[in-house]
Amino acid sequence: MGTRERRQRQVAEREHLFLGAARELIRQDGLLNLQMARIAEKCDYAVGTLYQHFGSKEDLLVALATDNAQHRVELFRRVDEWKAPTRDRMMGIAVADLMFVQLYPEHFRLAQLAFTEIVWGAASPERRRLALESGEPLGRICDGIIEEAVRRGDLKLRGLKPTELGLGPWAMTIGTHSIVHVEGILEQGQIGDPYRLLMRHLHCLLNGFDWQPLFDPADDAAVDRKTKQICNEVFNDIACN
Amino acid sequence: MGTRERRQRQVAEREHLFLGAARELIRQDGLLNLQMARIAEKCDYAVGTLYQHFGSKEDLLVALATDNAQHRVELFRRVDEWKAPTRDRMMGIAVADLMFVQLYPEHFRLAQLAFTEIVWGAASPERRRLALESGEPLGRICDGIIEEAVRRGDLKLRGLKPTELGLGPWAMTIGTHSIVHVEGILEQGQIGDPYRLLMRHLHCLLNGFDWQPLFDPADDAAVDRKTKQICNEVFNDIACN
DNA sequence: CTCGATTTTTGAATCTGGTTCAAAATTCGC
DNA sequence: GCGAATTTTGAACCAGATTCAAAAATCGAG
Repeated sequence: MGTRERRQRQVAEREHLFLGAARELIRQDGLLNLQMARIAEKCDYAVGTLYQHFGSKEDLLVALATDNAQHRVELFRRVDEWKAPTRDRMMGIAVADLMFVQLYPEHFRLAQLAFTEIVWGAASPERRRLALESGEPLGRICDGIIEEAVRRGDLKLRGLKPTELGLGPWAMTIGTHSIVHVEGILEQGQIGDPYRLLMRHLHCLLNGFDWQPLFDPADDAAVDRKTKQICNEVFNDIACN
Repeated sequence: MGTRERRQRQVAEREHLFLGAARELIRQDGLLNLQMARIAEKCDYAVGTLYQHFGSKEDLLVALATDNAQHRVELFRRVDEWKAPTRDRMMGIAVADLMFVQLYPEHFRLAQLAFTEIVWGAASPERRRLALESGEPLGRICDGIIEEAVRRGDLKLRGLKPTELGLGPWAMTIGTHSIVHVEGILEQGQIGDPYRLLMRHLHCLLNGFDWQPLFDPADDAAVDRKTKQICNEVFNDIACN
């Protein structure tokens, strides 16, 4: 029975339509002014139909964050396919993340909200499951790089699981995003480009892991060169920073 | 004219009362169910009076987060006064942070929400200024430790400002909190105690900074011993983890 | 101490925007 | 082509934040 399938596809399409409209409205009027009625209106559907797809506004927000995150997975995959020394590939993951933030400037703010107790807790369990699931490939890719590094003798786990080691760079990256995105925090200390700084700190951390080949993080030019190189070799079709 | 001053004090007292009630209600019913009317009721004041103090619910949330943060400053100060090698003192900052999370488990969730575009943006500029200001002493303390480390020859800045170097550990700590506090994320990867892991990664990072004396992060027992030691010497009156 | 002016408090009324659900429209199988 | 089942609709509902005119308290001069 093809009817069922067509229906399925229609529903998926409409969900996409709604999410797109929501994204647009956020870009236009800010997260603050996002209204369910507006989303429905923009798509020429009744609010009731919108609620057929998303159990609540919170549900929609989590769905939107999840949808955005798909694009990040794509970027990570590119790094995964990149033939390069394992340490470069790990830095590549960080560059991919930066790329993503640049490409989707609204994402982090949205994600920050979506993972808030209030929103996360009010979304449907199914939606939460999907959101968590959408992040899984990222973890797998990172683990893969770490495992390869161990295999090649570039890195020693020294009692950690790959995921546990990966938590370090991951936390540092997320933390930097958090700091950057709180309006006004960076203005007070006179800090240069925070993401350039992140790259340097990541190099320090990887050195601390004794991830070969070691790299001089104080050589700003070299750090920049490495970042550029990754941009060129992995993301040459996308505007590079 | 003492009248003005008394009034001033009364207002401050009442503000404290309101914040206390809010905190209590959050503990009781969760952030999700916090209602302005309930806060006022609990204090035997009219809602209008509550709005005399806080321009909006968002304003109150930021105020509450700011108020909580005061306690963190206290913990950091203790570390600042602790006579110990600079590297130990830097780790002490991280331990203080952990202590704080343990002491005020609700704080991070609240702060996460408060720094969200929606809440942060809707709070009054004055309130935001106060919030930012309340974090300043933390930065100063960290900078101080880093500067002392440089003076003593334990650490080389290599072109960074103290604040910039401090951003690394800071980001890693915040990032770890973020990851820990998203319900369900840690369950999927089988990760051990994430905060123990944080300590280890911080040791790695400080090693990467070449902060003397270097420390073997793979020696779990030594890491734990160091953490315990800090707890004992700095926070011996508070329950230690 | 008294009285009018000023400030503060009050809480019912208002307003906003998310959510529901009975009726209308559409689709489906026969 | 027809009645049953499904989907869509949007006006009504509702929760809860916010307002503001009236009431109460405080103040300060005479």
